[in-house]
Amino acid sequence: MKEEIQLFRKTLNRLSNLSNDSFDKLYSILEFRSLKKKEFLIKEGEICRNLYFVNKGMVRTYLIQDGIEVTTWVALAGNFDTSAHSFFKGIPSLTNLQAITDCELIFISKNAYEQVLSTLPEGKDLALNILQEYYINLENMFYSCLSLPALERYNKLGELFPEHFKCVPQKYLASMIRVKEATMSRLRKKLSQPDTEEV
Amino acid sequence: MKEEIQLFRKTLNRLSNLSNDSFDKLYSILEFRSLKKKEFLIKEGEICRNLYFVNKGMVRTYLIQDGIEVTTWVALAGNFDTSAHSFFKGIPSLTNLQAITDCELIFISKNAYEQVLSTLPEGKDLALNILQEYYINLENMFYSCLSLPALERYNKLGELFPEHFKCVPQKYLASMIRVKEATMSRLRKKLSQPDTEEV
DNA sequence: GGTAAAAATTGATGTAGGTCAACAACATTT
DNA sequence: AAATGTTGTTGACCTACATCAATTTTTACC
Repeated sequence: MKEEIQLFRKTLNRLSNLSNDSFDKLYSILEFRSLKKKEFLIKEGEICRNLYFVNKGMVRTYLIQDGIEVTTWVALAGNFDTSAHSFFKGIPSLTNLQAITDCELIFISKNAYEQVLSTLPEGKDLALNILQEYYINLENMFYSCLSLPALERYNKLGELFPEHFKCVPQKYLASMIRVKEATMSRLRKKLSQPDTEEV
Repeated sequence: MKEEIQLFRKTLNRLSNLSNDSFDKLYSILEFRSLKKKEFLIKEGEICRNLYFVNKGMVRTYLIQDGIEVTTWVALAGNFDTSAHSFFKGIPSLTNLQAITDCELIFISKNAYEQVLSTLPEGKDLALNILQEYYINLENMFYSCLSLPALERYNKLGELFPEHFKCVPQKYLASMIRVKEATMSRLRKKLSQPDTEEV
């Protein structure tokens, strides 16, 4: 198998049992794209017409509220990514998707996606499994940013998304748990210091 | 058609084109349950084995963080409801689902759900559409509670979920936008007063 | 390898919304 | 219709985190 497609195939295997035949069909409609760091996949207001798979690099989702960028997610290599509301409903995206490293993406258009659903026997199961997984991810992000104090949100993020914790730059992690970079830095300092005193 | 099933049928029609034949098959496996106000559908730690439809009343989802109840959603009549992570993955629920009025529920078990997916021709499309809609709802809840100040979160909730705004008690709305009841009351007061002065 | 840009740290100060507590307005039960 | 519980309002005070700004550290680029 072509080398650049192995991660993709592996991910699909995790999500569903795709026959070789089906995979070959799917493969024939895949498209490819590279992004330089800081380039945009989608900007707010545009309609997101593709479902992406991050083959290399990281893509962050953020929106702007009261003039401030709020990062809501970072898609790591080996995961699907899109602006869901925009892709599924064909409405303008509320969010921006931006490469935070150089990236290699695999993607299919909405049309191709619908073709996959209607022609591949495993297509709908695959889509259901992807959606389920992403729904649960979103729940986790949501639940971990509710009413906990900043330090606990920080720890929770580490628990739930250890991979992100390792590779995503601090400033984006900070934004994901809704604290400012300065506060984030203080949290880290507090955690690294061998418990001075707490009165 | 039986009266008690009309809202359910109407909702399914909105989400997918279910043939009469398929609907009859589906109907034959539906189960029914009533809940008194304050009764629980699911408690944290239990495994949620059913997919519910709220036929009458309201069910709220909440979790407890640092000893405080945080309401994350209220399912109004005419909508599906479950503890998604628990139902789909068969793991203990992080959330509690509690009736906030007397309720009438229609539900199917996980087994029945899988039967629907594999036997009804429209089953998977239906499931996909439900999941899509709920994913987008969750995104909306998530995005509207990010970094906006309390007053803007309040307004946003009103925009995005006008039905909820009308029928859900203040204390739950407050919790949904992550403010305390006291603060919520002050927000409402501020909005109702004909702009005294803002310096 | 030197310079510029980006990311992270630290200090001083400010404030939105939390906390606590008392009370008022409704609802529900008997 | 009295009693009890639930929900919403208001006041006085407090604190976790934001803000602003200066500096250091790290990374990226001719």
